[in-house]
Amino acid sequence: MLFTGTHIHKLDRKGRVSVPKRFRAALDQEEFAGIHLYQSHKESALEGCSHSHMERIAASLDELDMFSDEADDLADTILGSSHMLPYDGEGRIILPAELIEFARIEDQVAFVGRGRTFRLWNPDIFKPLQDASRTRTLNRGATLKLKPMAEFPQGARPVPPTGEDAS
Amino acid sequence: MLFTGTHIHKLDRKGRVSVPKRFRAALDQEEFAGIHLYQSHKESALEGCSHSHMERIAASLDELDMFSDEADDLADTILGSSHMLPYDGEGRIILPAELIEFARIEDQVAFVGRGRTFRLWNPDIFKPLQDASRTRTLNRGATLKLKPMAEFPQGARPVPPTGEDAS
DNA sequence: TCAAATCCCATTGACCCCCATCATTTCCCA
DNA sequence: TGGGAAATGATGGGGGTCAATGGGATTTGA
Repeated sequence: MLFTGTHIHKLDRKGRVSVPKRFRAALDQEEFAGIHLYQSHKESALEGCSHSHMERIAASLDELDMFSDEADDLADTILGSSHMLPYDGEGRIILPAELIEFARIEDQVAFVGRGRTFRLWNPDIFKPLQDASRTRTLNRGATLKLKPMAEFPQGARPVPPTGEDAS
Repeated sequence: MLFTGTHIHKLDRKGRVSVPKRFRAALDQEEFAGIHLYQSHKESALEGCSHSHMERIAASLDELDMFSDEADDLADTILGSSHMLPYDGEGRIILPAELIEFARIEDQVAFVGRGRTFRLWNPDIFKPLQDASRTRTLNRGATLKLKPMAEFPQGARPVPPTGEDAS
């Protein structure tokens, strides 16, 4: 499962938007046919992820001190405010008004891949921020320490399906 | 998987360009039949890599703190701006207009091998830069410390294919 | 009973598949 | 070693298909 690229789709007058085919393909082994969205706490954007990733977040929160303020806050912000949005027959979701308003989305939605997760933006807001990101990365001389290549054999499936598919 | 050499191909009027046979051969065990391209931070060029290399980048980012600013910038710059481009039946890709414009590509594309990755250039821009690079290397008297030969047995295949092709 | 959500179908345009041609390299044999 | 034939890779272009979109009809739930 890997989300990459920026895909701009139209928000129609019924509040629907198509989830990019590539993103749907990355999720086709999920038990829930749809996505989760919640408000980003850093940006004027929406955080998107799969159902199983949501469970991963919940499990991570479990490990924080049960009564810590931090865990409370994170639980409220992420789990409490997340929306579970199923596809319609054409692979679209309905963007709740609350989220449209929060992200200041108008008639277009940018789906931006971030690897295991993705974000939804008003494209007009995202574009300048992305340019700024690029500039900072360049100035910082940022490099990414890559994990050892041995863990990424060509053609390997990250999560082999249960049992079928004996090719 | 190793990308070497410079291969110049034509960009046709439909925005397609053939990926060099040698590069495709280096990728023939990938689960995704195509390449990823994103804008270089430093040069007027496009960075190219395999799908598994992209997975490797995502996994490496995943390990950085979920909310770190640096990880955010890198995700926007690399994952968010990358294009996943499948081959057509003839081993060509469609170069998105955005990338053609960024790299100032006209009617020709130079594929330049860089080992695990490669770059795409407008040949007219790349040539003088390559000459300058060669000159700097000579003047500097640069040397490269090689890894022990024992790690690279002759004739070994990095990942032996399943079973066919007993030539 | 009304509003909202879901289903269904029509339209359109970009992309992908297919085939035909051309150039180059490789191979074979004189 | 040279020439010609065959194979392979690169290029050009037409048309069918499918993803994205729009809107009506039906169902669901408050």
